[in-house]
Order: sequence, then structure tokens, then C-alpha cells
Amino acid sequence: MGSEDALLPVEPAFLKSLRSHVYGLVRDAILSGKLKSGEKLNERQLAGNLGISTTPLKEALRVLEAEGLVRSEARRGIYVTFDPAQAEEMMLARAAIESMIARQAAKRVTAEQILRMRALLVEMRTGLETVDVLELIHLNEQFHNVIHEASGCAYLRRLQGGQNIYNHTARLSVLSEERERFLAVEEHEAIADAIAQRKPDLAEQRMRDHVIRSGEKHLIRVSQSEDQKDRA
Amino acid sequence: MGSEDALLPVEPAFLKSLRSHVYGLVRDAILSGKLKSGEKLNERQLAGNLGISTTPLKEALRVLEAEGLVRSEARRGIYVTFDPAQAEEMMLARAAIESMIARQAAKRVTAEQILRMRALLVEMRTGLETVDVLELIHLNEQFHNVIHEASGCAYLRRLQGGQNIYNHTARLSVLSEERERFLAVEEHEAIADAIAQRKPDLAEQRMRDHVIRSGEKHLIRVSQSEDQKDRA
DNA sequence: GGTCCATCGTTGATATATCAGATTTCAGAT
DNA sequence: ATCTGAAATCTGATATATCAACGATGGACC
Repeated sequence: MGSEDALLPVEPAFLKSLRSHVYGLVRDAILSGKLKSGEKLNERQLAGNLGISTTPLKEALRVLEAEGLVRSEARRGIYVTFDPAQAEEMMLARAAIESMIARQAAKRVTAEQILRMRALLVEMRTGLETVDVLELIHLNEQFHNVIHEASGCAYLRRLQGGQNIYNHTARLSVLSEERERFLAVEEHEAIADAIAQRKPDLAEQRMRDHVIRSGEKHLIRVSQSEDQKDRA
Repeated sequence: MGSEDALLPVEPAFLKSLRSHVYGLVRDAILSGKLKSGEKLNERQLAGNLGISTTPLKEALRVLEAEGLVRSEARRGIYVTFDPAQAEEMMLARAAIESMIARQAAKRVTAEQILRMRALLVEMRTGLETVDVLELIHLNEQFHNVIHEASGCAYLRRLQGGQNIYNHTARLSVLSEERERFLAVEEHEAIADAIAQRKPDLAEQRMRDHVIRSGEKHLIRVSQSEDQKDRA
């Protein structure tokens, strides 16, 4: 027990409960299209496939139902309800919430937070040249996190998180475009300026436009790759 | 079976599943303050008090957790997480989402829907004089429903519904103020105009300001009545 | 030939039992 | 008196069994 392994958390697989693990699996399956809209889910069968009992699965399905990804009809069945139209609406929801967060951030941002935003933007500019997309994604997340922190809105932040439907791969794909990387940084700078100048209306508007514009990009990308899969 | 009772739905108590019934009970208890923030919920005990097993209760608690009204710590406990700060954020979330809906409605509204909005506004004006608050509440709901319908945004509508934290009594209380009734109708007319003129930005801005203003009114009302309860 | 209804299988809803992590308690050592 | 740690206990997590509603099937009757 003198080995350094002793300090590692026990077993990653057991840190998450079965239900949250299963929740993640089913959610990804729906968002990635492995489970298509209208498809019926059988509790017993699904639990059996996953090698678990129905209890944690039922709880996971309730959460997915609350999120609007599945619809449950009593004693009839559970159906997947996620299609391109809903994906677009979820993007709009993200825009609405994220822009409200930006609005609040413009009211409450501290001098220190403004400095952190600025520092991140400088790093992004640098990252544009070195074309380290992974690093750019990380910087983007940090940037948005500073704004979230500045807003002081824990609930909105949480609600916002529920509207994320794209995985790491999709983000990587979109930011692999040179023009998109450039646009993103430009828009982030404009948002930071609005917040630093404490202009809530402007910050809100710029954030909304940014999320919608980059969101549409994602939607197009994904629908294209779906087409490819269908053709195959 | 010749009696007219035969036409009534079987037993109201059984139309809703236990879990959705319990979900409503616990949610109301949290929002009304009967269960205060930080309070610990015991699954066995709560299920026992309600005379049900833990299974439907667990599912209801998962939904409440997904909504952010409780927080579950594995094998430790379930805690209520709803306070005035979150109530305000939920109001802001409602403003963000409802204004995004109004924006979409301004893009897609039909001539027929504009006529329906106008007709409802006329009724509201009349209602102002007769001071039938119940009828006014109903008209307000119908008005917002027309906008929701015009937006064509089923998901946003659903998400919006989750941000409603005030019951019928609270709404009645706020609209019992003459000035509030007048303001509400004024604002609704302004929103309808923006949508009818198909000006998304204007509709969004007016809807946001309307929801925030009337929302603040609710927040003040409720915090006042909470103070009264505390004093008693 | 078509309609009606009884029956049975499917499936989610609910109840109950068991498992395992976390906290508390208290005896025993320092 | 304080600290340690093992046992008792509390509690959520999971598994399993049972219930009950919905729908499909098929035979009887008109």
C-alpha cells in the first residue's frame, strides 16, 4: 500500500451510480441518432441488455422524460422524441438562456473577471495561429465559464447545461474550420467588450447571435453527417 | 349504468400515476415553502407518510432533481434546494425562454393568429372594467397560448412550463391590483403589435421586459407573504 | 362476412426485499 | 480527556416479484 496507486480514487466505474451511467448511455444514444425518434423502448428488455434491473433504468428514463428526450405513456410504452426540429429548438433554448446569463454578467462582472476574460481572448488569438483545436475548445469553455461565474446564476447555468446536445467530436469537427475559429474569437471579443462595458442589452444580443450562429453551424454539420450515414 | 355518472372518467385519483401525483405534491410543498431549502428528505419515511412504496417516490424525486428543486447525494440523502435566489433565476429563465418564443412567433405568425390575439386583447380591455380577475387570468393564458402556437416551438413551450413556480392563488393575488391589471394589458398589446408587425427583436425585448416586470411583482408579493408567515 | 367480446400476452406501475456506502456511537487505548 | 477504530445503524441503490392496464388474437354469434 506504499504505492502511489493507493491515492487514486477506487474504481471509476463505481463512482457514478448505475442510473447516472445508464442515463448517459441512453442520452448519448438518442442524441447521436442510434435511437431514432419514435422508437419504442422496452424497460425489461433494455435493462436486460444493460445487465441491470429496471429500478435504476426507470429513474434514468424519468430524467430523460423530464428533459423532453423521451415520452412515457402509462402502461403503453416509452418512446424516443428527439428529431432535428427539437435539436434546433434546444439550440434556441441555449441561446435564450446563455444570453440571459450574459445579461446578468454584464450587470455584476468584477474587474478581476474582466481581466480573466481578456487574458483568455489573448490566448485564443494565439491559438488561432497554432491551430490547436483541442486547446481552443478548452479556452472557449473557460471563457463561457467566466461569464457564467460573473452572472452568479447557478440555476440558469444548470438549465443551460441541459441544452447541450453535441459531444466533443462534433465541436472538434466544427472548429476544424478556419473561418469558424476566426468568427468564434471575433464574437467572443465582442461579447467580452459588451460585458466589460456593462451593457446588458448589448451583451445579451451579442451572446444570443453568437450561440444561434454557431449553433446553426453545428446543426448543418450534423445533418450532413446523418445524410452520409443514411447513404451508407 | 344508465346513470350520467357512467360518462365521467373513472376515478380521478387513478388517472394520474402515483409518481406524477407524488411529484406534484412534493413540488408544491417545495415551491410553497412547506419544505424549506436545505431540508433533508428521507425516502422511506416520505414514502411511508404518503402510504406508497419507494419506487414511484424515487422516480418523482429524480424528476425534481432534473428540475433543480432537490439535490441527491448518493447514499447520503436528498436535500431541498430552492430559495428566493433560485425563484428569481427561474423567473429570468422564463423571461429568456418566453421571449425566444415571442421572437419565433414574430417570424411565423399567421393572419388568423393575429386576429385571435387582437380579439383576446379586446376582451381583456373589457375585463379590466368588469374586474373579473379569474376571467382575466384565463384570457392571459389564452393570449400566451396563441403566441406559443404561433412560434411552433413545442420544446421551448415545454421547457417554459417547467419554470412556472406560482400557483393560481399567487396569480390571483397579483392581478387583484388595479394598476397591475392595466399594465399587463398595456404590455400585452405592445407585444401583440410587435408580433403582428413581424418584428422579432422588438417582440423578444417586449416579452422579456414584460415577464421580468410582472415576475418581480410576484417575487415581492410572495416574499412579503413569507414574512407574514414568519412573523406569525 | 363482419362485429363483438372473452382471453391471454405484453408491459409499465408498484411493492418489497436485499445490498452497500456513510454516519454515528462508544469502547478501549494513549 | 482525547483520539482511534470497529460495530451498529441509517439510508439510498439495486434487484426481484407482483399487479394491473392496454392491445392483440381468435372464436362465437348475428
